[in-house]
Amino acid sequence: MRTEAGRPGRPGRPRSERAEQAILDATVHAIGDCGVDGVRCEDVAARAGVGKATLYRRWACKEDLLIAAFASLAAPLPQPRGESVREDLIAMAEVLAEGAMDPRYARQFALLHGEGERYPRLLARYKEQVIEPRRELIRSVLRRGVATGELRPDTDVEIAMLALTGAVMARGKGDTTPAAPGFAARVVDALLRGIAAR
Amino acid sequence: MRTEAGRPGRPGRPRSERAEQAILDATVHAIGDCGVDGVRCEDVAARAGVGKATLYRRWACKEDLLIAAFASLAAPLPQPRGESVREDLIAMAEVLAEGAMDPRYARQFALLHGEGERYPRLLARYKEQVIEPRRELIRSVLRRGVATGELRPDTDVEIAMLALTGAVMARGKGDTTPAAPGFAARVVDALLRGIAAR
Amino acid sequence: MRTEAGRPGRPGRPRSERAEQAILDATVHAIGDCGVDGVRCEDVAARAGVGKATLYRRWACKEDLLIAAFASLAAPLPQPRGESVREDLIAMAEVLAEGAMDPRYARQFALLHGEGERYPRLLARYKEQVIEPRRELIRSVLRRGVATGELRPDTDVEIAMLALTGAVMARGKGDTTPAAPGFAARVVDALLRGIAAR
Amino acid sequence: MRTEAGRPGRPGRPRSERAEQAILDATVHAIGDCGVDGVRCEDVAARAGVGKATLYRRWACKEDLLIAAFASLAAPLPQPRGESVREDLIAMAEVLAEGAMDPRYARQFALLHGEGERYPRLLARYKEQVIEPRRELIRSVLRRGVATGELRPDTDVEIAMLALTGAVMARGKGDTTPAAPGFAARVVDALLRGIAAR
DNA sequence: CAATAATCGAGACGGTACGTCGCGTCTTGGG
DNA sequence: CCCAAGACGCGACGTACCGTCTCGATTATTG
Repeated sequence: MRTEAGRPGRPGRPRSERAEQAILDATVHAIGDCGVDGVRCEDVAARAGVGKATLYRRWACKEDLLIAAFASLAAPLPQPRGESVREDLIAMAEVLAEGAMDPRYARQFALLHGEGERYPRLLARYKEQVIEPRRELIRSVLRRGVATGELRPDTDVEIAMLALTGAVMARGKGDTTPAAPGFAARVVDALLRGIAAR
Repeated sequence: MRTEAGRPGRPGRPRSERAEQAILDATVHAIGDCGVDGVRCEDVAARAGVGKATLYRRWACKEDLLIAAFASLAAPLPQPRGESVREDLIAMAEVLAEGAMDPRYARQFALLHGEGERYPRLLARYKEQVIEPRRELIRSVLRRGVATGELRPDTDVEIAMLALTGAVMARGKGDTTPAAPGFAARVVDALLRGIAAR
Repeated sequence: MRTEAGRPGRPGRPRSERAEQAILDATVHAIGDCGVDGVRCEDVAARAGVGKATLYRRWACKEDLLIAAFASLAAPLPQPRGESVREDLIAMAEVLAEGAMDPRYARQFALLHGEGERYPRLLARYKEQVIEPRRELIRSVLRRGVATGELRPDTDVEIAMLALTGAVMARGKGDTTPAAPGFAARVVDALLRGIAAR
Repeated sequence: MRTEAGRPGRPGRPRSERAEQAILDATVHAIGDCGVDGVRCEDVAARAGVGKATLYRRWACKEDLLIAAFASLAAPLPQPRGESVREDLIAMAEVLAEGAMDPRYARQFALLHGEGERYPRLLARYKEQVIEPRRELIRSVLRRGVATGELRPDTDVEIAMLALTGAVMARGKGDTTPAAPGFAARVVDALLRGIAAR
């Protein structure tokens, strides 16, 4: 018989999945408490009830640990219901807006915008695995809108996507006040209707 | 003899203006090289040819030094020419887009988005002195557009401002490619016309 | 079928004698290479081609392993031939002198002199099983000399034994040069004749 | 004016002599408490009220620290009074015997005999700075005895020195009982008179 | 012959000390 | 009173070894 995943069972004691998860959880909490690099690996190990070696056996350095911690947060975007482009955009914008206020997710943007050169691989991987999927999902809704005729045929999908996500994420950076109800809808509507007279 | 500012010359050797400027320059370069808190005060002092005490005599901690360094970058926003709302918005968006690509300014956004909890006073001050003036300038142009009838009377100025700045700043975070020419214009136009059919 | 020793065979796989010997050999080599507690159990196990558990199943800790390793070195003292006290003492002194140069045995004295508090049981056992027998053998030769009249009747056996063994072992600690030929004889003769004029 | 030693005063804050001494003291105590390499640098620094960097700024590793700590113990041998070779030898033997019982000095012999390969430079330096001077002092007394006719003209000075020091140091290794009064004298007398009949 | 049980090599586990590095402060001699 | 230089106490970093534990596989005795 094989090990759990059917792979040929390397010799030696297998790595503890409990430890792995405990470390990631402790890291996520620490990020929320102390900020991206206020995290101290010693504390993470201690709070996870784990030796430092167990941590460094899996992730060679702080950066790799942070990559993994963020990856474990993978908040699934809502799947577009597909009835109305407007409604789908609003739903996704709400998720983004909510995430931007959650300190844990707020840290993700910190990564994206701020720690790029300190943790370059973290940035690259985060963009690839988190940012791009979200952007692509929004693009796909926009493209669908063009196809169905809900959106103008000359819509610049990329520009629209940036305006939508940018507006949501730019709001209240550093603010602790939650987004006003209806905020996401107002952004989407402004973008749909345009603001120019006529 | 008086000191530079004409104030009544305290006893003792006056502070060296050379040192002050060298420290700020070194800090700005270090920010560009290593990121907001990849900066190490020891390196800054060494690169400025200055003792650490000379640095800490002026700024009590890293955060204060960073505040001063960013302040010294103060890039003036272009004054709106006032002829066309569209043209004024494009001009300002271009400045924002260019700044977002300059690694030195990019660090400013890092601050805004990422280091808020590590350097709270830096964030607050940066928002107050840099972000808000820019936002207010854009708001004023939008309000003018409503007044002149160039923009719809029911325009949500705040939302429009966020969509504009957000789109420009969200583009290509971490990218090194410069914005395509015409990018700022396309953002402004998308926002003006809206993307909904009809 | 019975196990090797004819005892009533416990259930389960019997312990590998190969492993046991390989561990002891590796330990002795490691002691020679790195010193008494420069030995690292992980290296011993690896060099013996054995898992760490196999080692710790036999010896509960490093100290026990060291005890066993030293015991396996048990170099028998030459039996005194009994013809001449002088010749017997020289023979024994030569063995001591030779042993003092052998790095493996040199480590034994390290134990005696240096690691007593770190490995107290090792020290106690080593003294009991190695040092005392040697000393006692020398004492017995000296006592025989007093009885036969070869040595002065007021000889202080303990003092003479200490002077003899001490001289031999004190020579060239840390030296790599072998004892000059005749060294042991010269020590014994100096002790026999005394150095005072007349 | 110059710094303490008259040397040309390097720039920067001078190293604290207090810290240096506190570290050495803490090390000596730790050696006495825990043994040569039971010493933990972190504890030494803590007990000395000093940061680890301050310790490592002076001594690159544990070994160097131990070298310095032992050097600071430099117990001066009594100067021979020069009246009687026998009395001088006894005086020196008494100092050696006393030192051999002092746990702090006992550690020195541990070094000499046991840790040679783990701390080779420590051993070399210790031999050069502590052992050799002592041996040389004893040799000089012996040579004086030969010259004055107190000792036999064919005395093997080296052998006699080894017998004397070896006997004193071999006694009761690991024992906690103090040397019996008169022990040193008995060793010296045995060596002077010889133990052979006639 | 099957079941049971202790062994094997391998290597992960929780701890703890190591030696390094950066922070913000302090202390020199010399303008 | 300032300057450059650099030592100070502190505390996190990432490494290495201890003695324990957990795998799948092997090798004996026992039912």
